Amino acid sequence: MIHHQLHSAVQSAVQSLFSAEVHELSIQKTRKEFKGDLTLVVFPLLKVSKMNPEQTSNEIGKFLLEHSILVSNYNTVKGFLNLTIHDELWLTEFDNAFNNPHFGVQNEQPNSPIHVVEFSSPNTNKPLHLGHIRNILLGHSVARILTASGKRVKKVQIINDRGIHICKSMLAWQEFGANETPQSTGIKGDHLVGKYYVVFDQQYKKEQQALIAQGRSKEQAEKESPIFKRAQELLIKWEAKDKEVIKLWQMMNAWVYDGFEQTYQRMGVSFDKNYYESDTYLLGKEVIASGLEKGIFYKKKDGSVWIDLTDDGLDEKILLRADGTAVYMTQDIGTAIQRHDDFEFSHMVYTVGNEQDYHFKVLFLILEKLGYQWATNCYHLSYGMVDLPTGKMKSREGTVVDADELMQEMVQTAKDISQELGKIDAMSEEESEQLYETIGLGALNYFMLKVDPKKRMVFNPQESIDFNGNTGPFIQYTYARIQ
RNA sequence: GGUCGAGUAGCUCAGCUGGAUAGAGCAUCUGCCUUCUAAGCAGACGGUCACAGGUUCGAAUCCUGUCUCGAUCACCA
Repeated sequence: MIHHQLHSAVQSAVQSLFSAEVHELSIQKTRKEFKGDLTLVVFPLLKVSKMNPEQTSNEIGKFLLEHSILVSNYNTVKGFLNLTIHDELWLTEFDNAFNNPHFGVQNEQPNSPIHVVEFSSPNTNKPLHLGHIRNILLGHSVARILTASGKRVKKVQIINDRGIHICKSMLAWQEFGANETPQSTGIKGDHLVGKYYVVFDQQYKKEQQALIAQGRSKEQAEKESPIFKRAQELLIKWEAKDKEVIKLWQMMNAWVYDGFEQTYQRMGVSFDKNYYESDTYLLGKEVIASGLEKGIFYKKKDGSVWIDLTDDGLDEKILLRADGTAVYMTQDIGTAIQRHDDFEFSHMVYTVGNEQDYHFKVLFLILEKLGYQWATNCYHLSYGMVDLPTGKMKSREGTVVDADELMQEMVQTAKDISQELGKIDAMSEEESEQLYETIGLGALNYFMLKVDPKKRMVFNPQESIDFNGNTGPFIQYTYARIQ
């Protein structure tokens, strides 16, 4: 507020003194080694003042002191005009802030534009991991920021619930699962399914090695392994909507969703709508057809459909295979359009890792070329991978940091430290458990969010559970002391 | 090779729509617990802002080139 008022005051000062209009002014907090509250950088004004920096600064300072109710004092250091603001004005400012329960935060405004935010978007063959945590926290916080700025926000995820990877888990469960269920084992559903994905991989490797020992090449072995062939057969049956297969698929997916839901709940995250690839993978084909008619796309001799983006500095991109089946891009075009039908959003944010930067560039460009005006308001919230001190996370090497385990570890650490300090002895069991969650997960949230999304970041398990210094718990502690 | 992103203290990172002497935390070192919560506080040490040019009164910030790392350039998603 004061900043704004000063801005206009300086503008009118410049108007009166030099009869010139300026729009852009550089006003910043005065550095602590100088006297004053706010500082005007006068260098950019020299052109209109036609005086040296000191003179310009003094002229404006004098004018403000005489004409503005804001300024109680000023001093000039080189080209910097340091202004002291009347104390009462600061007090009023603080009073207003203090008396406003929603200071800095708006709630959703009834008629504000709708922003769709997509994040998480997991596969259903394994549990969420550290990379998902970064994704979820980024997406969710962007959604909350948009809400706080008065926008209507719809949080969505697209669940990759189909394809060969699901069939692998299904097959391994059929063959080795002995009818295990989350209920019978007490294992969280997503972890149980993930377990069989690993079982599949182990068996697959064993068979490959056996084939290689018989003299096959590595590629041959990959293709000819019996368990892999059976997984492909399962996929074909799924696509043919085989009743038994669909039933198994639905059952195991339900386990996974139940597991995801628990993880989301613990993170404090929810969605307004879930999209499933099993529903959306056929979308987009009609749009391709109409784009083909309009001449935006073209057909190659083999019947595959492409778009030529070389004029935009990109390359050619396939949109439909020769057999007429959809690719990832086709699907995403269709899904985007469906979402616009669902929500009539003005903006859409995709929270997806930076390995897909190119994909989204192309996607938005195609949507634009198809004439969807909202395409220019689509944004790819791209983020860097999370590495471990030992390097990349690799599922094959078992170095993937599991989301549930990590959260539990953070909460446990909060508990250990709290109990060691012995400050919560007076609390009830329930209260203290709640406290550990708040602190442990607060530490995780802050650790992940304090790094620029664009940057790849290193997650050091030891350091991240440090609760001192620039961490979530430190901020919580400070907040608690202020209260 | 083309394209995109990153490179700042020993480590992890801020700062990047150009502004004064580049900031935090961790680590190291020195003090501070019988007194408002020591999960803390005060201080010290620590920099060729990858490199070289350019623009500017002024560059970590903008432009060009070079180097390093990563991603991507699939009829995978």
